[in-house]
Amino acid sequence: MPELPEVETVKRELTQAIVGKKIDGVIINNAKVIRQNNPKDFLEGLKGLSVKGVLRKGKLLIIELSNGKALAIHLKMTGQLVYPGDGLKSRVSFKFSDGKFMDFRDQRLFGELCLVSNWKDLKFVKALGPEPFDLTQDKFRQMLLEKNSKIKTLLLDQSFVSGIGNLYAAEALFRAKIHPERKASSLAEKEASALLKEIKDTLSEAIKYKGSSIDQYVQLDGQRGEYVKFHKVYGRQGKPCLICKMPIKRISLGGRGTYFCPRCQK
DNA sequence: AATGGGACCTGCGCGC
DNA sequence: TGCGCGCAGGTCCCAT
Repeated sequence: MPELPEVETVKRELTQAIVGKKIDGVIINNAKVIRQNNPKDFLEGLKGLSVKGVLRKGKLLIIELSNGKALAIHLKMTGQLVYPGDGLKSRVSFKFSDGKFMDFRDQRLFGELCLVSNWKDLKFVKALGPEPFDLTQDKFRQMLLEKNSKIKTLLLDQSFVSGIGNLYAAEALFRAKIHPERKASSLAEKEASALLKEIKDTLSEAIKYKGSSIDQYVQLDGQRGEYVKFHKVYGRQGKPCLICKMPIKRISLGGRGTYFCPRCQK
């Protein structure tokens, strides 16, 4: 579910909400989401610590703790963080010393919580490619030239660029007028530039509107993200292209639903 | 190296 | 009304 804009939204709100607070206790309702050898170590390891800061790396949230360790949270498809929560219908709840709860909810149980000594050592973090906002047009163009995979599949590869997911890949490609099945290395310089620009613009706009709530994702306070209103292709199969009226097509690429306009995207 | 499939899970909407 | 199927914003792992 959540891609860069959604995770960034939660990160910003979380920073306001919990930095400086002390964790008094952890309620584990479903230990499956805790990727620790022993869930008890997770519980004991967090008790009494306070929150120093909140970071985002790609789609991963990192909550820095007062003893130098960190709580890494990946929301995967249906994870949610809600604050203040109620300690109910959550997989895991964190109780702060002021009595408020932060709830981790996750319908599908793909989400992962992990207490680590050094988040930079996580294999997942080490494998992440650059953040889209850190890329220059020249660098992006060079990266594309080295790849023969389909551009849409490549954008979803977190070791290539981090933070883009299925929804924003579709939106950015539409805006750049590039067909999702094009080989990355075949993009002309102008197309590569347009694509990077549209990636950055789409992500920025989505952050501005606090993300896209298709189904599960919500902001920290439980409200939905409003960017759905601005989607041009994602989930719109059969509906007219907003530019040329041609029905939006849905194909499967790498097992993911892929939406595009067969006329506008070359 | 790229691509395709399945796995991990739950729950929704659709057609019959 | 009920059932089976396909689908879902992510990632990992295996086979070809």
